[in-house]
Amino acid sequence: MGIQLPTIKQIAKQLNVSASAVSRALADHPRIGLGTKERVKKLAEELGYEPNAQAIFFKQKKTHIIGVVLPFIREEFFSQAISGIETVALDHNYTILFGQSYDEVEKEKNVVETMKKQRVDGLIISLSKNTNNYEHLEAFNKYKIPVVYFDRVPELTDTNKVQTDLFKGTVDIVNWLSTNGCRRIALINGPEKMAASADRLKGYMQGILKQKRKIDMQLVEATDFSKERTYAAMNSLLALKNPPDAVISFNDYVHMDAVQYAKQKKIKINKDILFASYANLPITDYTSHPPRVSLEQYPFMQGEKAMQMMIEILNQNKTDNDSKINSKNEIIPTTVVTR
Amino acid sequence: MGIQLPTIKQIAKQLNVSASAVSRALADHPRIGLGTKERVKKLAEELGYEPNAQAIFFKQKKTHIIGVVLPFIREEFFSQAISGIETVALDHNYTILFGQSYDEVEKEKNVVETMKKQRVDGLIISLSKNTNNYEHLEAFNKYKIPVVYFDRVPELTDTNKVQTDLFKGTVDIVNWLSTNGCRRIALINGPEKMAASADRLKGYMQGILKQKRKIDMQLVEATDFSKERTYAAMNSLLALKNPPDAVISFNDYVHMDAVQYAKQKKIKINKDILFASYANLPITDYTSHPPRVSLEQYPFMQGEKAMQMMIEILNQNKTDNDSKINSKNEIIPTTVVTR
DNA sequence: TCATTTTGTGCAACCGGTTGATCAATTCAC
DNA sequence: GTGAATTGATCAACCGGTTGCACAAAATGA
Repeated sequence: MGIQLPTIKQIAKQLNVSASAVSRALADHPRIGLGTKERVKKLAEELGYEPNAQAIFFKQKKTHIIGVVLPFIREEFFSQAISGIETVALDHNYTILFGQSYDEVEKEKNVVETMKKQRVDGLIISLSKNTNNYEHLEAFNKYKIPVVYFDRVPELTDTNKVQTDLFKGTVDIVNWLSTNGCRRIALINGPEKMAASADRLKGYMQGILKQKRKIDMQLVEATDFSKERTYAAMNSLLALKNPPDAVISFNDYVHMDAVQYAKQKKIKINKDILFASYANLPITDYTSHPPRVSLEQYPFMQGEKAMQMMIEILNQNKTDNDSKINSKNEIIPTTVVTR
Repeated sequence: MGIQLPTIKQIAKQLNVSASAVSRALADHPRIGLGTKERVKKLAEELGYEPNAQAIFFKQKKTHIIGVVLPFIREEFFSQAISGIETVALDHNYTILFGQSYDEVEKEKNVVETMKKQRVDGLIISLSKNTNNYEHLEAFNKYKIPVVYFDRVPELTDTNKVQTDLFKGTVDIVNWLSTNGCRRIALINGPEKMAASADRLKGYMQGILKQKRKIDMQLVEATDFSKERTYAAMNSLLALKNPPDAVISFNDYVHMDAVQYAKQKKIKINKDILFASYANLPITDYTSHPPRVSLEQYPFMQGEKAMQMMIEILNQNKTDNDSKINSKNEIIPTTVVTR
């Protein structure tokens, strides 16, 4: 009761050998006698000895811990992503230190700071919607702690990123909607500052132009992801003299609110107006009005790729000694899914 | 580029003082001269010095890391819970090491093992649906690493638990359904092994008896949470000579599948059959058929309470030296929510 | 003026493992 | 039988802080 976890020294004392002999015996060092090895291993087994990861990593100046920072774990997109990260991490003996930014820059800074204090070996982060200053993250570069961004990536070129091809994906959505008869396609975009919003907008405009149609900025609204702002956006769109016959929402959560508002206004969902969205989350299967078109963004895969990229960088840093700045960029193709 | 994070020794060398002087200066030790303190603090600021948490905790034999193991982070119940845990943890300078069991005992064992190797200060866990042997967790007792269970708790008495009053909650649901005219109330329960299932069943039976009605075990089905098993359960219920006029599902996810199946069978949801469920997850607001009655289980609060309990235990262990086994049990009242 | 206290700082051990250097004992080669 | 190689194990330093103890210098008291 209340014993401390067994240490190498305890084993050493009990067997009257040195701590280093025990350490080497457990590592099957060739210069340790067979008898000693056996006795050490037997006792280690009996005591349930497990190496103190903290001590090893402390000495090696490695923690084998990767910090993961997300805006909201409750969004299925991010819970899928962290599952992908976790899966790959476990395969490589890394563990996940978890933190949320709740889409607030201040909280993001705090949690990132805490992780730096904990000396994580690397950081995987999806930015808060308001993050447009990256100082708190560039501090990591200085100390050669790799940072991998995924999905919500910064507008920097010399960083590691995993993202989906939102530009092409949005063009595809617009194409599909056009092919299916839509002539007034609206977009409820995210906050302007976000790169993800810019990509969507570019794709949207490109898609419209491809259809040899004019861009009408009245059809482009923005939301801060709050239900109120999304409602307001829908309200503006429905109030137009020439209202849209299709609405593309920033993601499935915005979509749900948009639909909820439209429903209140007696709009027939996916009849009067076709609804499109991003992410294609499994939960939408259970919702009253899943989007007619959704852009699958493979969040689990994004998580996997981000962690794989992290492992590569860490291994590379171990061998190479050159402090060349990493800038890997993995772009995952998207898929248009219809219902 | 590629500098290591500043250490106390670097500061000491640059100022020609000893490391201990620097350490004490930063801690405002009274025996350090004012001039020295100033110079040390100034340089520390300039270099952006941050104490190496790993080193401190290593020396103190504390990591200030709490392991959190959940079945599925993608379930909103658990993502809310971990947010509650995180909130309290941050307030007390603890960080969260994250792991999922995916409802598999083997994965649970692995992740728990990894956390032991990482020397977490404590473990907060919601058990996998199949965990009925607690050896891998009792190992923590031996080393006085506190374990707090929440929601899915084990059938042990001498452990720390945070749970909701499922027994009373279920009685309340049955009462509400009876008051609203239901005479044939069915229950789609979870796996038998789970304590949470047993509590629901007891509450269900108590509720029925209270109504001076007989218990019909044909109305009690079980699911392993897979869509297939839930479909099968609904199928059995609907095939009864005397089918139910109310169905209580184990949780909102089971509910969604149950409703989906009933819909296929042309049942009018919440008309022909009233549907009740547990958890009252926000996402149900967007689903086609939210449960008519839901038992709010306050997952965020459960997370908070679990972490608070953890902090208390850790503080208590610090002062008290007696190795008395903790067994705190916090039962959170539930609320019946109707739509 | 000398003994005593106070003040400011350094030394060294420690946490739990790892690892290069070292060393004694044994085996081997010739 | 002597020198060299091999074997088996120990020693000591290290990672980055913290902390009890020692110690010198300065301040205080009688």
